[in-house]
Amino acid sequence: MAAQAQYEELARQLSAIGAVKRHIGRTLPPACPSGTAAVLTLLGRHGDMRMGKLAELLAVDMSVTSRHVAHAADRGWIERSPDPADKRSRILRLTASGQDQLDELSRLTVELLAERLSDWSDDDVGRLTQLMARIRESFDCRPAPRLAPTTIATATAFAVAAPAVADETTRTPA
Amino acid sequence: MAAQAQYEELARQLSAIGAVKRHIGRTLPPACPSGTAAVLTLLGRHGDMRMGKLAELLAVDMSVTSRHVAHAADRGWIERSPDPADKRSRILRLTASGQDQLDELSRLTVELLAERLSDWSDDDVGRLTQLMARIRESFDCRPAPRLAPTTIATATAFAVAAPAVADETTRTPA
DNA sequence: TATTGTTATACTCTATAACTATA
DNA sequence: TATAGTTATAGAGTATAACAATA
Repeated sequence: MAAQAQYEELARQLSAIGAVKRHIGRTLPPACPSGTAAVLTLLGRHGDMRMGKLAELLAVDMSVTSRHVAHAADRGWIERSPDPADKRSRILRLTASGQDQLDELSRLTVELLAERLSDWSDDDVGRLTQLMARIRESFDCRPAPRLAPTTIATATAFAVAAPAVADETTRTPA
Repeated sequence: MAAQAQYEELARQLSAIGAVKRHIGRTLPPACPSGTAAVLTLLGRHGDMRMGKLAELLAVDMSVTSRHVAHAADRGWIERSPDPADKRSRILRLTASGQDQLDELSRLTVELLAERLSDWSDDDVGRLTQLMARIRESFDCRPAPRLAPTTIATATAFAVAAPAVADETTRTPA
């Protein structure tokens, strides 16, 4: 359990870290803002998935995900095909053009980081990456599922008892 | 010099860390959004300062700073008094009410972090804080000064040669 | 009835450019 | 001419709510 001053300083750094993200965003192609880039990255890394799963990985509301995905689909980077198992759902897939775009994003980002962090050790880069992943887990940064009124009480009680469910991989559509 | 995959993963975590910031933001009072909170925090920590200095610490454009400060001033949390040494400038000062608000923000934030990071060691909290501060430095996350056209060439050449000036504390108004 | 996804709306944060008032 | 700060405007990101289609 850290001291109060330590938490205050952590909060300050969390509040300010967005400046680095904006820096990276400025090097991205104008047609591919950071939200879209995140969509392509996650699809490239985790493979085909449904909207809901992507929203969970992005840790934003599905309405936000829907907009980013529409932006990418408009540019031919993503294909949305109907899910045969659940007609409400759509399967997202990176197209060849989307893969090209992702490769380009990756190149630009790696180039920038390699330049800016040239005096960082591998270990420090890894440590920062790992600690950021860990704090996201500590906050359980996935959007709260939108529950129907009747199920809120039960789900809330469950969430208090076991906040880190982490059952995404085993969940079956409907 | 880290591997490409390491940089890609770091970029992904930087892109996603905003979710933690939003989490914290949700616990703040509605009248005090995160931008305003950052202003109060920096004034409380560094003492009275001018707009330009605050913009530098926030790492955002002065126009953005001006809006946040106006929001805080409207609520009586900040006082803007004219700088006797330079009539274009204004000195920002936290009011007693602003200090109260800052205390409340601090309490809420520390409470949230203490709860969510209860299983973190002091060392890990410190390490994450330190590494985030360091990556901000590596990106020199202060907004580029707005230069007049005639001085751009000189200033750019200078920036390439010595990007980390860090002379804020010794700078004299005009 | 509940869930998946989309759209409309609103709010926050940010940057650029135009402006003022001083230097 | 250059700088400190303000304001207007535009763009990106996000959340909530209402909705359509399906389970």
